[in-house]
Amino acid sequence: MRSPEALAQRFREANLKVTPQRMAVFEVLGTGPGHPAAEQIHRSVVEKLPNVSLRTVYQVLRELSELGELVMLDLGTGAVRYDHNLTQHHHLVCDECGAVVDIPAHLTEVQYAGVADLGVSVSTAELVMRGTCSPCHAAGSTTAESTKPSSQPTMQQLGDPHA
Amino acid sequence: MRSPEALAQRFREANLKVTPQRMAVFEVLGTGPGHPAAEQIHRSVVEKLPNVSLRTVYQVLRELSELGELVMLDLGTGAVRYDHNLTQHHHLVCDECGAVVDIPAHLTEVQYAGVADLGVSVSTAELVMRGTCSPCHAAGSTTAESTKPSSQPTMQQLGDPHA
DNA sequence: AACTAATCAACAATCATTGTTGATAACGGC
DNA sequence: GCCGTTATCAACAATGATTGTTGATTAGTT
Repeated sequence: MRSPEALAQRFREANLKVTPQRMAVFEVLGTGPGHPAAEQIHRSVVEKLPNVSLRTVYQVLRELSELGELVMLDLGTGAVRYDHNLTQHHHLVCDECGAVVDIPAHLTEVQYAGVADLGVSVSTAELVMRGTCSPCHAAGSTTAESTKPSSQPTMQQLGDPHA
Repeated sequence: MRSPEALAQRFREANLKVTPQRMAVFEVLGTGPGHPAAEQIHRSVVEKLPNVSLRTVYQVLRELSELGELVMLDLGTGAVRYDHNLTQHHHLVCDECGAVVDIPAHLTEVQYAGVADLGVSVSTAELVMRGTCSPCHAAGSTTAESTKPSSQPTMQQLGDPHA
């Protein structure tokens, strides 16, 4: 993630104006947790700058992704997650709380050279793991409850489960 | 994918009745392409058994997935894809036509033992590749057009692009 | 044959996301 | 500091996939 100032610069270069709303989004992205959905970002933005519409947040996020400063992740969690980690990494989706955890690429080994034989060409490859995140895993191992209660956490209640 | 008869048997064992509608879905799944969305399955089902509602197809697919005979795949293509390939494999999503291609696991190498250090636990790991499928790749290499026209094919028009 | 489950049609609702519109605000080049 | 061009706003509608509902009808299974 680049600094808000760097992003502002990029926007100016792209002939996009640097408005307070956009700056607010830039700042929120830098501080917040790793993979927020648009709703969450909006909630944070409104805290510092009220009256910013959700509509505008969607807009800014889209612009950021078009500039390559952000990656839109659809991991089947119901809403798109915005990933500002620009380094090589993979993801783990927590089955219990829906959190998305970054998995540094160096902890994994992924090769798919043989795939070319199928006649396809691969531009990106991402490893999507499912399991339990660290906090949920810790909680589960001690309390040993939840056999399978969590179906799919909705975006509403998805405000940082571990806080 | 098990045979329609085998699936019927499983349904009976689960105290689920084997209706013509369900059988029709079973049969369609065996014959059709690899990763249909519910709408596509419905279209095929209606061909052999009219008056089957989309509602019912969703229902049957859900039951199949609850029995573990089917995997619901959300690859960010807009709709859930139903995967009846029960062997170890990964997926490639074609950026151009939206097709989902099976990639046999033996063509790849995926390891993530080091991930345990993060305190998380992994139950499944799937490699999601993006690129171009074989037909699109062949077409693209000769005609060399499409710089980036296809934004996101919608389900409606997504009836087997290569037929 | 009877009990129960499944299906139907027809509709409404959900949820994330994008489009629209007309009015207001404000960035940035001069 | 002015002005033209963009951005943003509120408020609303629409999309598209999916699930819920309801009351009536059909049809497996024992």
